[in-house]
Amino acid sequence: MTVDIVILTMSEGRLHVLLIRRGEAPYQGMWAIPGGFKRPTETLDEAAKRELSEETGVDAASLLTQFGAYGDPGRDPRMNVVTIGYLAVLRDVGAIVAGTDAAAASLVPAADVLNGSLDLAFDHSWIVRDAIERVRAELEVTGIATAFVGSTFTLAELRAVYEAIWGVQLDAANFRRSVVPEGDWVIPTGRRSRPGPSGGRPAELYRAGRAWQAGGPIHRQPRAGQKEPATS
Amino acid sequence: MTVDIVILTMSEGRLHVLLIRRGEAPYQGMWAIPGGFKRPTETLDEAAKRELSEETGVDAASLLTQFGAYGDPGRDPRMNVVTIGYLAVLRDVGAIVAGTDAAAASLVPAADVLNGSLDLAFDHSWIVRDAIERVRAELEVTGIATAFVGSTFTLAELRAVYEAIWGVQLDAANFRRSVVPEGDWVIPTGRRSRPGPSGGRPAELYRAGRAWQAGGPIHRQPRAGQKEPATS
DNA sequence: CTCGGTTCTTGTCGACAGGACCCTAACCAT
DNA sequence: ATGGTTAGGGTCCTGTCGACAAGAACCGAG
Repeated sequence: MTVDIVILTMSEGRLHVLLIRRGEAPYQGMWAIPGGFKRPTETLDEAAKRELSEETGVDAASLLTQFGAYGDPGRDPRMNVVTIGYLAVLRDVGAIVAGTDAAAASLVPAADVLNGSLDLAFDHSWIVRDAIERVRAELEVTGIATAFVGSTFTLAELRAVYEAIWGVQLDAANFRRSVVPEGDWVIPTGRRSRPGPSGGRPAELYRAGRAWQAGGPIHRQPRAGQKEPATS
Repeated sequence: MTVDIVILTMSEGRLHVLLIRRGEAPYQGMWAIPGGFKRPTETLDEAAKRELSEETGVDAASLLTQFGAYGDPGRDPRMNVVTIGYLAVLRDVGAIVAGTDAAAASLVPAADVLNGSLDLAFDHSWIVRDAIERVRAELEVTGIATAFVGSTFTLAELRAVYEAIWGVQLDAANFRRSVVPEGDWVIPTGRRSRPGPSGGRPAELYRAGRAWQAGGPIHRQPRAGQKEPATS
């Protein structure tokens, strides 16, 4: 009985996953997601939190959600081990320190795992795929997007999270209307951000309301940039 | 490592769950959901299918979906066991035969478990609750409703599934429009049903198209019977 | 055989939400 | 001041969803 944790974060506008390089056999030297054995005295959630902290130095607090179990025979060459997949979303990964079992720990773009150009130890590629699929779905119905950004953020930053994970372009004006008036979804702080190096009007700063909870109606927009008024 | 299976079916217009009465300690004589230990040579899905068949004689075929893992210390008084929860939806449970470990097997209304008037062995009450919550969610996005009805069915029967699980009233006309033209969601057979004892026009018979797969846009209707045109 | 009663099916209408697009507001650099 | 850039607000259109009315197809009773 192990738990494995998929840690997702935004970096340079793209979705990244936190991986460790295995320091022991099997799959020594390969990339894998952090995880380890559950102790009999702890719950699954506690085990996930502890393993994450031990192997990467990251504290995911209350953002760990379970998303699947994996128990195919042969998934671990040593013995038949069932693992529970956990998903964690972080705004700022902070200091990443490789733990005792890991030779290294770093962020890699999620796309590299999704398209198969980087394959992981065990069945971890599958687990990462499932985790990202879960985030995509949860983004539509929960406020998990606020977990990717800082404690205060602009709507442009929040919109970038949706765009990166869904791979679509969202209209800034419509996005605002979808997210702002909807309950206490995001809360304006009254303060304003400093404009970026390219100038522009400063944006209102928001903080997360009832984050990662139910509610929140952001829907995908099919595409931007077409408008066919049939002008023959 | 065990698997536990929540089998849901419709009976007398209400949602029912298949339970067994435990024949052994612990919790001897209490109601529980079927399940058992996974063997090292089989996958989790195979284990769920096998245990279901062994303990109840039910063949759930391909309708088993995993929905959660439970591993709190103390959930089993004998030892620390993690269990994987599976959900199965059946149209007709067919012959229910109590297996070797079970003293009896029968269907009980899901409401009895939900409202706490019947509590189950281990943490099975929680597991059943989670399974039903999963079905409610999956009903909105997958065609799992067709798994509750027979191989051919009328739209009224299918609508009754939604109404029973969500506890709402759906407009028959709008329900039709939501489900019929949507791809090959349900397929008309051309045949018609015999009207019930209370008469009425015979309904078209349908069969499931791409059941329990993605797609399918049924949304909840808040309530029936109000229409406030503000007639002062 | 006609007449209600019941149920299925089609039609219509209004409310609302979502997407596309335009315009103004506020900042910076030159 | 002027242009470039981004934030925020407004408008129009269209598709969807809920409510409801009306027609179609069966039954049983008188």
